[in-house]
Amino acid sequence: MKTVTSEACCPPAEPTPPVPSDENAANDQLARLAKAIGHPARLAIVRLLVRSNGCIVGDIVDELPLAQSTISQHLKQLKQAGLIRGEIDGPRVCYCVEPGAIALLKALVSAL
Amino acid sequence: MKTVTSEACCPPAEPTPPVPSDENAANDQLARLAKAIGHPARLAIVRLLVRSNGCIVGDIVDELPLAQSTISQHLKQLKQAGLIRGEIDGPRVCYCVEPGAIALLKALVSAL
DNA sequence: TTACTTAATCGCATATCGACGATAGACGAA
DNA sequence: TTCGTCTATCGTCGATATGCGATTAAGTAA
Repeated sequence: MKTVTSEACCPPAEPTPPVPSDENAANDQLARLAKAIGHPARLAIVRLLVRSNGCIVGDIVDELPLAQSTISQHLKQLKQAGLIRGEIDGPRVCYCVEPGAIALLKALVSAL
Repeated sequence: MKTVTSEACCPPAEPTPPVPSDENAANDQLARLAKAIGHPARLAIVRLLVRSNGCIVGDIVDELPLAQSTISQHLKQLKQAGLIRGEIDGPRVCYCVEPGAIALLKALVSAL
């Protein structure tokens, strides 16, 4: 676990979660986020990133029983959903959670 | 909206949510629930059921721009995930949310 | 430049999803 | 019984998801 401390990447985080007022918009938003965490491997990745507060990368490959390419795919999906962010750090890439997105997810689920 | 009041079906709800202690188990649980609500139509159904506190059925078909068979499929998925319950009420079927499952979902997401 | 490392991407195969129309099964009413 | 209503299921289709190995692209180091 070459846990990278938050100095490396993981900027001060985005402003805040813009909770949608329209119900349809909320459904789309929540469905998008829920779908992203709708897989055990992706949840494991999110937890790893949250736990190490900062970023990891090849470490995830060591932690999970999945091929590197498969994990890269899951990271891509999480990134597309806006749940995580990736920054190039030399030869490797540094991922971290998007706190605003997590907060939005929690808010949307709580409002169910 | 032939909103059926809770007398019709929707029993006093299950005991309570058994939050899993094992992280892998929690991931599987949450992934299962998140996947179930990972579609706007299913979220809309859940909201309808929550709002009418009780059950509906053909009403959902009237509310959503989807074919009856498609909605039946979504209901099946929600039921398999344990988020809703369906009881036969004469010629029609009465669906309602499983409060425990919703509570579990909220607890699991909050713990992220 | 030539390696070596790291991560993303490219096929490829299989499985599941999402939607629909059509059909079947169960029930109440006539 | 016969009809109409309501819901589930079937069969089909295209799209997407999931997993893998192999390859590519980018960067570092020798």
